Amino acid sequence: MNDATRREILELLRDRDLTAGQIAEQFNMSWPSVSHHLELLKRAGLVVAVKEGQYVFYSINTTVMDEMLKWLMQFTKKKK
Amino acid sequence: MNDATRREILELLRDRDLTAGQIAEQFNMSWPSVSHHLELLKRAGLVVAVKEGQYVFYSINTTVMDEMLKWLMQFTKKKK
DNA sequence: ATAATATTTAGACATTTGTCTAAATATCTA
DNA sequence: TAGATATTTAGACAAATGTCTAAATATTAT
Repeated sequence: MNDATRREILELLRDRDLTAGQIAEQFNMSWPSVSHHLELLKRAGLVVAVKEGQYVFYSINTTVMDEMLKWLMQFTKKKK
Repeated sequence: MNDATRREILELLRDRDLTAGQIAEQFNMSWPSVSHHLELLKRAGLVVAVKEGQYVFYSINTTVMDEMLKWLMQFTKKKK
C-alpha cells in the first residue's frame, strides 16, 4: 500500500469487482507487473481473488481496511 | 508503515514526544537501525525531528496520518 | 484435438528496506 | 580544550519490491 499502483487498484475495486484483465488495462504497465501487484495485495489480505471460468475476479476485503482504519484512529482521537 | 518497528515507534510517540535515544532503547535493535527507521518515517512525513541541544526530539505529524485516514474512509463509507 | 483468450509463473535485473559494526559529528561539561 | 554523551553517517549485505520479456497454464470455442 506504499505503492501508487496498488492504491489505484484498490480505488478501482472500490466501486465494483473487476477481472485481472480489466484492472491491468487501466495501467501503462505490463500485465505480469499488474499481476504481481495483485499478488502482493492478496498476500496482504487486502483483496480476494475468485476464479470464474477463464476470468479471475478481484474484490476488496474491507476487513483489513477496517483494521487499518481503526489503528489510524488511535492517533486522531487523542488530538492532544 | 509496513514495518512493525515503525508502527511501534508511532505508537510510542502517540502519547508524548521522545528523543531518539528514548525511542531506540525500547527496541532490541542497534541504534543506527532505529535511526534509519526514524529517517524513513521522517521522509514519509509521518514524524518531525527537532534538535534541542544534544538531543533530537521526535513527534508525530498528524496531518499525514489524517490524510491516510481520509483515504481509507473512502472504502468503509461505501459499505456496498 | 486445436486454436484463441485470460492470467500467472519464471527468470532477470535495478532499487528500496532492514539490519549490522565502525566511524564521524555535534553538543555539553569539567 | 578534552572528554563524555547523543545521534547520525558510511559501508556492507541479505531480502523484498517493481519492472520487464518470454513461457507456461487454464479455460473456452471451433
